Amino acid sequence: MGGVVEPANRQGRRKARTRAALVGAARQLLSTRHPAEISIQEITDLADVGFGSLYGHFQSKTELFEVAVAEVLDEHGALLEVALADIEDPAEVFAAGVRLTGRLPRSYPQIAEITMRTGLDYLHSPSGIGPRALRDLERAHAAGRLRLEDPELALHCTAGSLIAALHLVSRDPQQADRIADELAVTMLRMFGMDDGEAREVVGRPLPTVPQDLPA
Amino acid sequence: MGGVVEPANRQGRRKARTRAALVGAARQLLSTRHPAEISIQEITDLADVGFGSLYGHFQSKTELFEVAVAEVLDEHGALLEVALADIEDPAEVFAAGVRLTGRLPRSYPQIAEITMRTGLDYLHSPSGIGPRALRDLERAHAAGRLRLEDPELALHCTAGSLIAALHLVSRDPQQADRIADELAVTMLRMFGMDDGEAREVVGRPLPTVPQDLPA
DNA sequence: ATTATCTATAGATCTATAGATAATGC
DNA sequence: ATTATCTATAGATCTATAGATAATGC
Repeated sequence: MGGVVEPANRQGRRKARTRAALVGAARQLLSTRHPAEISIQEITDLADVGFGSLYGHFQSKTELFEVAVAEVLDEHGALLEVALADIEDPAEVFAAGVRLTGRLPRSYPQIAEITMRTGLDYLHSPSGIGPRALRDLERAHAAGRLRLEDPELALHCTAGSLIAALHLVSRDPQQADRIADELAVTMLRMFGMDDGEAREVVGRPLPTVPQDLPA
Repeated sequence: MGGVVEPANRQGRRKARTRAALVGAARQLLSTRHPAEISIQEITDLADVGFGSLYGHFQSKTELFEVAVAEVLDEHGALLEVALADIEDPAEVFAAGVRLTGRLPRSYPQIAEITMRTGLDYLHSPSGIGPRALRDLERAHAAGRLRLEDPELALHCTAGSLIAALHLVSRDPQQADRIADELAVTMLRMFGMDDGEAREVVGRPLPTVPQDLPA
């Protein structure tokens, strides 16, 4: 996978540090603004590197932004991957994914903001949350737990509701848990589960997301 | 309401034409790009007016964009207002609103594109679709037709699913009817209606949207 | 005379690159 | 000697405005 190889010599490590600073700055800026509103000068200032350094690592500003977004989406995916690994009921896997993602504005605000801004555009990108959400839905359907007439539409409804709910949680982070759980119930109902059973599934204990990101 | 007064003299009519050309051009450009990616030059070229004319009507590019978006959202609202006026079952009103909005990429592609891009940001603006969607949901709830635990969350789920589904329809306009109707069923289930009844409601005849926009 | 629009431009950006500088590799 | 980074800048934008032009109002 995207195995990050520790560079052998000091030059290589320095280069890696500069690159990481650029990507980090890009992430920070992307969490509050649209790419077109962000100048290279701002990025390199925030990263505390010379203006020209960007071009030693990326062909253009756009390329840097793509790398930054891909990194965020990968992290989001990795978080869920780790947290949901031990859940057996596939409907619960789906619900817990929703519950954890709804809590993202508190646990990882930057990831939440960027997911809110770019999630729909990257729905079908392999690094996005789309493929894994679709997989979870299909498993739950195969197990007879959820209804799934049109997987593509189901994916869009899931992502859309989730992203819109993130906006809500972002404006009122104190309610994150309640909103995220109510969202999960709503989404289980959306896929044919009755309210009582949905509440039972969402009432189950929720694994915590790792404090430090799996590298 | 926003009654457009026909200017009395020729000067006034000319001014109104220029303004309309600017707003029209802004709308056209906003339907494919982010505001920050659009220059004044592009707008005035497309509107076929002199560069400086923009400042005779708006204080800034931003102000023009706000007017353009507000206009689009108003039109979207007016379309639904007219089309849904005669439906009595409040659950059907909600469902028909979803079905018609899902068909927008074919009936009014520009409105659809701009709603997709800005809908979430204007959820609470009085000109947006938010207030009317919320009102429909609350009526359906009051009539005992739909479940509604958290109106704010319900609104976000509705808007999010709808906007995401518009992306899907946009990429495959031929399937507009099918996707829009399946979306409506999905959303009725989301608010507690069982699948059978939801399909009955969505199976009812759908009023058509006006060909020419109500001014 | 007044008003709307147009053309031209000042001044402030912004991107991408060229060449200088500093540090490491071997 | 090689590599990474930095500084400085060319050239292409972009916004907002000032002043000129054209048309209407009265």
